[in-house]
Amino acid sequence: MVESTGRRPTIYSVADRAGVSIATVSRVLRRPGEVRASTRDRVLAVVEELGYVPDGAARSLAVKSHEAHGLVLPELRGPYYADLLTGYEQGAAEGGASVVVLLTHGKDDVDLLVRRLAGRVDGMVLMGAVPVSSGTVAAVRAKLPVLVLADRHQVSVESFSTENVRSAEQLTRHLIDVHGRRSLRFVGSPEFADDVRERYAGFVAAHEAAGLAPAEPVPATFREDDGPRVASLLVEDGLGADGVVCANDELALSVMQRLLAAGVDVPGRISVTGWDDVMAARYVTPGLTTVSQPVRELGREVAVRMRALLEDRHSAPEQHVLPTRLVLRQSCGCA
Amino acid sequence: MVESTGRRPTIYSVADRAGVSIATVSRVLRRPGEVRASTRDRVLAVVEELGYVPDGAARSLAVKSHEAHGLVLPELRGPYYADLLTGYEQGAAEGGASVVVLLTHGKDDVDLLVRRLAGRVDGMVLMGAVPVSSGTVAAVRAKLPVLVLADRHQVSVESFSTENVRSAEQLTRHLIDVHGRRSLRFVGSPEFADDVRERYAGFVAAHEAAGLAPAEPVPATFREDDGPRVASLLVEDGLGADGVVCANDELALSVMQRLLAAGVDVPGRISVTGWDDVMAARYVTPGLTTVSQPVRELGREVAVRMRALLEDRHSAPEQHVLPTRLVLRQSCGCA
DNA sequence: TGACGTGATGTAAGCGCTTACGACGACGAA
DNA sequence: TTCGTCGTCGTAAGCGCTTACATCACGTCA
Repeated sequence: MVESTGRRPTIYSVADRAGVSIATVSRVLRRPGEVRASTRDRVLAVVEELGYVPDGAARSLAVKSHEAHGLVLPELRGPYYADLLTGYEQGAAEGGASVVVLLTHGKDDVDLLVRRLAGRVDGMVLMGAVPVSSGTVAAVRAKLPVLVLADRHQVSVESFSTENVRSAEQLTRHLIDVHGRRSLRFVGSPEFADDVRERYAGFVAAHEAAGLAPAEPVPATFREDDGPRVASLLVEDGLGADGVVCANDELALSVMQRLLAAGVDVPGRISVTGWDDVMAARYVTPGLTTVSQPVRELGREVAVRMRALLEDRHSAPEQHVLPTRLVLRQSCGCA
Repeated sequence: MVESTGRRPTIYSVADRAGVSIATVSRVLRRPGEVRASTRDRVLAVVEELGYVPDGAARSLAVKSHEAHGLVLPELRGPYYADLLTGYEQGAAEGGASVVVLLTHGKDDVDLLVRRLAGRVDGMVLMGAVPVSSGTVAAVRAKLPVLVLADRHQVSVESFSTENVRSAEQLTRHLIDVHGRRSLRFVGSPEFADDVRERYAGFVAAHEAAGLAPAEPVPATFREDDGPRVASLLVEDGLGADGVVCANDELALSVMQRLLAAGVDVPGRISVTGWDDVMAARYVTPGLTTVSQPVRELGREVAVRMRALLEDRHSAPEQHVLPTRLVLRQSCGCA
C-alpha cells in the first residue's frame, strides 16, 4: 500500500520506520552488498510500503552529477530530429542518463534557456541550426562538455555530422553522367545551415568536374510551403532546367507534386532529388531519389562520445563524419 | 572572459568576488528589484566574468521543485509522438519547466526507469501504450500528478485522448454509404492499444447501423512491415473484401502499395483508409483518405493541464477528448 | 532629538541525499 | 586471554542553493 498522508516520504521517514540510520537506507539502495541481508530486506519492505522514491535533486547535489544530458534542437518536424533524439536517448540511457530536450522554435529567449539548461545537465549537444549566440556557447562550454551537430564551422568545438559534400557531388554527377542532365538547379539556402552549404558545395564540385557552370541556388527553407513557389518559378522559367536538386525531401516532394500537377513529366522532362529519405519518399510516384543518413546511429554515437567526455574531460576535439547512402529511385530518371 | 581555473564557480565564489553575501547574489538573480542598482550591477558583472550558472539541482532541492516534467513514450517513429512532444514541450516551457523524455522501446527495465524518473520531475505524462505495471503507476501517482494519453481504461487517472469511436464510425459509414462498400476489413490489433480498440468499436458500430455484419479484425502492429503480409492475405482471400480500414497510415500506405503492386485497382476495386494524416498521405497516388488528429494541440493542452495540477493538487480527474477531422482524399473512392 | 518606519543586506537554517570515517561486536589466531 | 581483522552500521559533514528573520543605516516626523 502506498501511504499518501501529508508529505512525501524522505530517506528519513524510511530510516525511522525501519529502525536504521539514513546511511543504511542509502546503502541499501545504492550498494546493497554492503548491508546485511536481514536489514536490507527490512529496509526494502519499508521502501515499498511508503512508496519511497529518492529525490533526484538531492542526489544530484550530493554526487555532483545531474545524470542528465541536454539536447537542443530547433524543432521536431520530419524524421531527422526524431531519429536523432531516439538514438541519443538510447545512448544516454545506456549510461544511466536521461535527456532533457529543448526545442528552440518559436522561443525568443533561446540564449537564456540554454544557459539555464546548462545548470541542470552534465553535458549538452547543440544542433548547428539552433539560434544561439557564440557567447552563450562559450559560457556553456566552460562549464560542461558540448557537442555540436551538423555544423563544422567552429573547429574548436567537437562536432558530429553526416557526410554531405561527396554525397551531393555523387548525386549531382549521377544526374549529369547517367541521365544526361545539363541544366540543374539547387533548391535551398546555403547560408541557412551548414549542411545545406556543404550540399551545394558538392553540387558545384560535380559541375566543375563535368566542365559545366553551376547555377546559383534557388533560396528556400526546409518547409514544404516553399515548394509551390519554387515549382512555379521553374515553370515560369520556361523549364530551362532539366533537374532539381533539393536540400531535403520535404522540399523535393512538394516541388515534384506541383510539377506533376502542372503537367510536367517527372523524370522525363525534369529530374527531382531530395535528401533524408523520409517515409513518403518511397511511397510517392515516381519514387523519390534521395540520400539516406544514418541519423539514429548518429544520435547514438554522439551520446556515447558524450559519456566518454564526461569521464575524461581532456581530449582534443574531433570532427566526426558519418557516411551517407545514395538511394536511387525513379524521380531522377532511373527505372 | 570565462574563467576556467579549477572548479566551476558557485554562488559563494560570486559573492566573494563581488563583496556581498550569497543571499544578495541569489536575490540579484531571482528578485533583482529587491537589491540596490549599484550592487546589482556589481554582482552581475562578476556573474558574467566568472560565467556563473546556478546549479539546478541545488536550486531544486531548496525550492522543492524540479521545474521539469517527465514524458514517457514508447518510441518516436512517425509524426504522432514527435508532434505530441513538440506541443508538450511548448506548453511546459511556457511554465518555465523543461521536459525529460523517456523512450521505453527496447528497454527491459521500464518500471525501474519510470520510478527513477519520478524522482526528478514534478509531474509525469504517460502514453497509454507504454508497458508499465499498474503498481508503478500507483506508486508514481502517490508522489506526483500523472496524466495518461490515449488510454481511457483507468477511470481513476486523468487522461487525454483524441476522439476515436465516432470518427471511425463516420469513416466506415462513408465507405458503406457513399462508396457502397459491403465487405470491409479492419486492420490492426484492438487489444494492442486503447485507441485501436476504440477505432474498431466505431467500425463495428457503423456496420450495425447499416445492418451489416462486421468482420473480425486482421491483427497487425503499427509498423509498415506488416503491410505486405496483410496485403497478400487480402489478395489470397480472392479479394472478398472491397475496403480496408487500417489502424494507422503507415499500415495503410504499406497495404495500398502492395495492393497496387499486385495490380489491384485502388480505390476502384478496393478502398483503403488510414489514421493520422502523415505527410506521405498527401503525396501518394491515390491520396490516402485518413483521419487527422490535433496532436500538437493535444500535447500543449496536456502540458497546460499539468501546470494547473501542479498548482492545485486536489481536483477530480477528468477525461479530455479532442475532436478529430476526417480527411477525404482518393483512396476511399472520392474524386 | 529620539522613536520609528523602510529599504538593503547579512545570517543561518534548512532542502534530502551520499559517503568518509569511526565505533562496535564477533571471531580467529597467537 | 588478548589483539587484530572484518563486516556492519551510525555520525556527521558536506553538496549549492533559497529565504525567513535579524540587523543596520538612514531619513522622517513630531
